[in-house]
Amino acid sequence: MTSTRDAILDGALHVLRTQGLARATTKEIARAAGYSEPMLYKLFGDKTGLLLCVLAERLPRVSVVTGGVSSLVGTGSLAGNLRRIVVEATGFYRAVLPIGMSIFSDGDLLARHRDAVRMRGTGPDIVRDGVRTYLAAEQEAGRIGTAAPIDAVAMALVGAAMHQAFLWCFDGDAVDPATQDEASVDLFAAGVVAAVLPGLTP
Amino acid sequence: MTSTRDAILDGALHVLRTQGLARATTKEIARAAGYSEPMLYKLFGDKTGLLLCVLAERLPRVSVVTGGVSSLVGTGSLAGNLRRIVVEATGFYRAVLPIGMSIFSDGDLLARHRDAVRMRGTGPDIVRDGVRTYLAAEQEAGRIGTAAPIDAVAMALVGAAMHQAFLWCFDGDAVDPATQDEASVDLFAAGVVAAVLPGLTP
DNA sequence: TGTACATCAGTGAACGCGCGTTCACTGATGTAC
DNA sequence: TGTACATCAGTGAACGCGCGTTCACTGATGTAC
Repeated sequence: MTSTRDAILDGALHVLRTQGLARATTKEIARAAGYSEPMLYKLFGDKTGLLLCVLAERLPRVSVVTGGVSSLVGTGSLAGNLRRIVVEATGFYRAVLPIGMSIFSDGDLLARHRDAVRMRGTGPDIVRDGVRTYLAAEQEAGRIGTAAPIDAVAMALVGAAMHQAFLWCFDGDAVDPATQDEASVDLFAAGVVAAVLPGLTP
Repeated sequence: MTSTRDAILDGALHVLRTQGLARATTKEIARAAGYSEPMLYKLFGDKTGLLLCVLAERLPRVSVVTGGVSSLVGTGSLAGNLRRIVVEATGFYRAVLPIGMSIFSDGDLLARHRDAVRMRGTGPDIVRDGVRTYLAAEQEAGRIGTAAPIDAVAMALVGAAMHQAFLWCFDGDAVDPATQDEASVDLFAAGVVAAVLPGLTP
């Protein structure tokens, strides 16, 4: 028993995923949601309001940030944990970039989204911040050298993940993010971690 | 004596930069170029054709790739060269991302751009490939260990540069890429290079 | 040399379409007395 | 209990606007004889 509001948000997300922002018309969204266009305006005011709600409530969250991070500290191997983090970040960006990037085509939408995101106290840098927090905790625990360039390592790991996801998005091929060749992601993550690991040893 | 064609491409680029793809209408582009709308159609067929030409002929190129790379091999310090490469890549992405990302809002435009780019034998991975080529040459020259994870290091450097540029783009503030605080870019590059350098020592 | 025509850069004004948005409405369900 | 009214989820059909595109044209310059 999903609410009308949920059905519309889901429909909008589906259209954004399958057709892109440029083809995400109110008509198309209403059709995908199974409701009439006026319903969108009753619930969200205008089209921008609806899109902002989709961005705020339907974009995936990355678990590196939503909490799973602190439970990793001190357990398993450092390299293994970092690999897992990179794999998750890569999947996250693969899912988020197609929609996230398209809002850069509309200056107003981007500005309002940025304001909304800031009001919530989040933003695109929370991924890097989450990784950095993890690295700092491992440093505290003695598994990372005290002089290690933690900030830059977090940036390198997250940046590599995002860049790889970007390259896959560009290649398109309607690749289902969930089905994305898992072994190749693991291999990629292992390589990136190996690149920064020597700089972390205590 | 710029040609009409050049004036239109320049006008389109200007509108894309200042208004974004969503507001880049034929009317606006013609106005910015100083010609009438029918002129766009005489020279480029349709709007998509014009946009593809802008993407192909007006997007900045990154010197890491266009050649400057081989001249660095064996000269200066490895760390210094890598810092310069990261600085350049960051500036490149800062200039290219706002337009590059917005084409993800239009599936057709993205697909046609991807095809065009492939036909030319290039693509977004040439940045990473350029850096990798440089690293391989330095490895050949003995300044990088034979077991160093060169591919992953290239990915980390380029990824970090792109991610930093992305964060700046998201923050908007109408920051002029050229004026972007130069010292902060240098600091950023130095950090990222320091993160991967230990893994490169012979 | 003049004249008749061809070519070509460039445009004003209109076209139809599809977009975001709104109006005026329906029918079902609750509520007061 | 019945009746009169209020509320509310939801919609069909229309609105005006601005978009991409095209038509029919102008005026300047080249070219043939």
